Amino acid sequence: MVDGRRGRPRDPRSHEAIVQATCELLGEVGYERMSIEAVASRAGVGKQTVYRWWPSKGVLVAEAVLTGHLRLRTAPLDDTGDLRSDLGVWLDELTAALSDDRTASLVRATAAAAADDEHAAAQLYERFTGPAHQAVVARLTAAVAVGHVRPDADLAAAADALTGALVYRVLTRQDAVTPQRSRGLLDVVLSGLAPERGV
Amino acid sequence: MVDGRRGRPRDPRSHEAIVQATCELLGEVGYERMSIEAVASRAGVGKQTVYRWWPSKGVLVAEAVLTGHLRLRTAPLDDTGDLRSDLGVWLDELTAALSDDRTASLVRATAAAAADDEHAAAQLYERFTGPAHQAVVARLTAAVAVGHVRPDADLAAAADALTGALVYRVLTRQDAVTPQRSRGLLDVVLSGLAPERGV
Amino acid sequence: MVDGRRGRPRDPRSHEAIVQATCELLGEVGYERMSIEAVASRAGVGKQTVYRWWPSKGVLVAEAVLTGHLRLRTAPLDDTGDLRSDLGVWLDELTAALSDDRTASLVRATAAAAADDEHAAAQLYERFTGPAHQAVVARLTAAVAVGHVRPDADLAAAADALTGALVYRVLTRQDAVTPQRSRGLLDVVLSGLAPERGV
Amino acid sequence: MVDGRRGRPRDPRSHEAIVQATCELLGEVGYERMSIEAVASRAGVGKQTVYRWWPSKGVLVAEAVLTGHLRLRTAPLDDTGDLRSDLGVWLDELTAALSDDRTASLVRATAAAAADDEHAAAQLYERFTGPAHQAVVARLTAAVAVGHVRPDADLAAAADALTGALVYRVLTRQDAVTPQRSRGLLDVVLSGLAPERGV
DNA sequence: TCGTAATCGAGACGGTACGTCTAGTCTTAGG
DNA sequence: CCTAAGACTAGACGTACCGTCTCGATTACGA
Repeated sequence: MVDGRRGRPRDPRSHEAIVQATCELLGEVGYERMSIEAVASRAGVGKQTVYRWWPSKGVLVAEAVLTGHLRLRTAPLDDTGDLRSDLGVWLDELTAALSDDRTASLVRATAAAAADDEHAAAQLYERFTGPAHQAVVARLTAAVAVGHVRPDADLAAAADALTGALVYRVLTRQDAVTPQRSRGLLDVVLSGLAPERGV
Repeated sequence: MVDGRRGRPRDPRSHEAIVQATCELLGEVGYERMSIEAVASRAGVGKQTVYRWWPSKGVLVAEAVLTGHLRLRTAPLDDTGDLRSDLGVWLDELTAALSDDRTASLVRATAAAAADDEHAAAQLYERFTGPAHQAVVARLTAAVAVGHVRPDADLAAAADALTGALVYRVLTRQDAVTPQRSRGLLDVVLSGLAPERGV
Repeated sequence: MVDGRRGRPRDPRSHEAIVQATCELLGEVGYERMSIEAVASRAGVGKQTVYRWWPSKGVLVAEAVLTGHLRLRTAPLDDTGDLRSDLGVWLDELTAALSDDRTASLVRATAAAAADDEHAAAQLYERFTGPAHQAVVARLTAAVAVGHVRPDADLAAAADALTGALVYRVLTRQDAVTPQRSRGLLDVVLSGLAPERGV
Repeated sequence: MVDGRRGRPRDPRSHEAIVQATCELLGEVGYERMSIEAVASRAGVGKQTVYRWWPSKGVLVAEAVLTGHLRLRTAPLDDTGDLRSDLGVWLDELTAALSDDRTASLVRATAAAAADDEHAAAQLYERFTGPAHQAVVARLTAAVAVGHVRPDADLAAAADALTGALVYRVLTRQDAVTPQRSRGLLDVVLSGLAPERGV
């Protein structure tokens, strides 16, 4: 009799409208000034429907931003055999995304959500930071195997350096990272990872 | 007649009490849940006294945290002639500071303030991010002059990589950076900056 | 095929459970704080089942209270030939009922329902106030016929005075009517109705 | 230093606007459908300003209605020496007031408030019911002294009968009391109070 | 030794948003 | 067609803070 599936099923249109409205408002007014009431109102939804499915503003923001609206690569990097080129493609993608004001604003909002709420921070890690970091480390590990990277290097530290440098500038609201700066960064890190030449 | 100095002068004890209360509350409840009312109440001060001297919560937090309570080095790095050692000292200091939960919490609060408010972001840059970045770049520039760093390297990118990697982990609430990780990071970056060996 | 009796017939147990739960909750929290949700929940019934059979909270309360749970006489009064005794019995019954806290609470709830909703007020009149008033007037009319009440008296006014005086005290939350007060009331009204003696 | 008078003093205009808005809304939508939000909005006042000074809706309504907007006599009745005339004047006043739809609506609202909240009921008693009852009893007591009322009559019961009968009709939403009915009521009660004639 | 002026703590003001509760409707699966 | 369950939009609840605005009470300086 009781099968766990009684009652009206949730409406997926409401869910989608809430996520959409959240991203719009984050882009318009930022994390701090975004209110759940405004989200509900813009989504054409009762407030309770927001609270029914998301426990807090931080988690809503993390999920909304990371599900489909912050298009940053978390998939494995290409492996063409040319490490510099593969990382360059990945870095250019990231640089381009962060150069967009809207995207930068969403990233700042996610950081604010993570600073505010550790459940949001956990979401951020599981859905974005972790996979992205893992993808870079995986590509570097493959490069070690074919001798393009020295085996004693701390690959995780290198991955942190690449992503951290970019995100850091967004959070401190410096000018966007230019392609030159991006190249310089890649150059420093790749040189640091290179096997001893000529010895 | 009007000399700008008439009337009761401000009470420095109030100013100090407000800064103190702000830091305490940030540590206890975080940026988002810290309220001006709570600050005023704990400082034993009227709300107006807060608003008289700080235009917004973000700026108050930025100033309170950066003035005297977040003890991160912005002064020039030592130059003993040994670049790896000098940067190691600086990095260890930073790592140690960020390993402290209270300090990490204040850093997250500052990031949230910067994400929230561009005046706070500007304060953050002028008082902390900028000077620290500049100090590292200065030390690297000196190293270029004596041939310890190759002249074509992007020193600013290297500085971003060092600080960004550390801050990034704090913001995403990963485990604190270990000394090993810190060494690995320094190794990657310094190797990347080293002049061509053996050619 | 269409015979007006298709589908599952209504479950009388649900109806009774709703009425029961309504009266319990009225006694516990009063009219204002009683919610349809709480009624449905306590009755083990879906909300829709309440709304299907009662158009509003006021009407539900009026029906629940007046059907079987507020045991006040609306039937004709006894006519033993002794008017004072017959009215005394009726008045004592009423006084006793209103002395009970639970019953007083239900009466107040009914008044609140009537103040709130004119459909509830109509129910109250049709089911309780009207019949009770009519029963008293009928007994007085019989008394006029046998010369125990002067023919020019306003019998309806007398009936209003008797019931109104009692209900008034319940609504204003005065101390319950004592038997003495009840006797005093009956005495005043009956004296006022008595035919001229001795003239 | 602390003298209980620190801080900004309350604004009497807000108080008055709230009382005014409460009475208007009660007349328009009734007690149940009147919301504090609507009161605050119509009064041009923050919600907190309502909650700062009134603990609940019931008490607000009781105070608003009884302070200046329900103009029912609580002052002593005239004593011209003619009891029937004096009570007649008082009863006519009351009848006239209750014949007005707006006033009847306010009375029903007050009853609902009293049913809902015992603090409101206490206010109702202290400010209106009690004094009015007392005024009638006082006039009757004076009449006893001059032999116009028999000394053994229960004067409080008589006062209850007079006011109760009228209020009862308002609460049960019967037709307004007509002057004839009012006269009939007065006649029954006064006859009941009259000293024995002719014996 | 007075004003005049700016400060202080306190706290009320008009508001916005919070997170919860309920209203009344609708949609499912199942007697 | 009825039932229990429970999601839906809507909106009020009472609380917490926002940033502004009086208050009375302190301090200073210049007249």
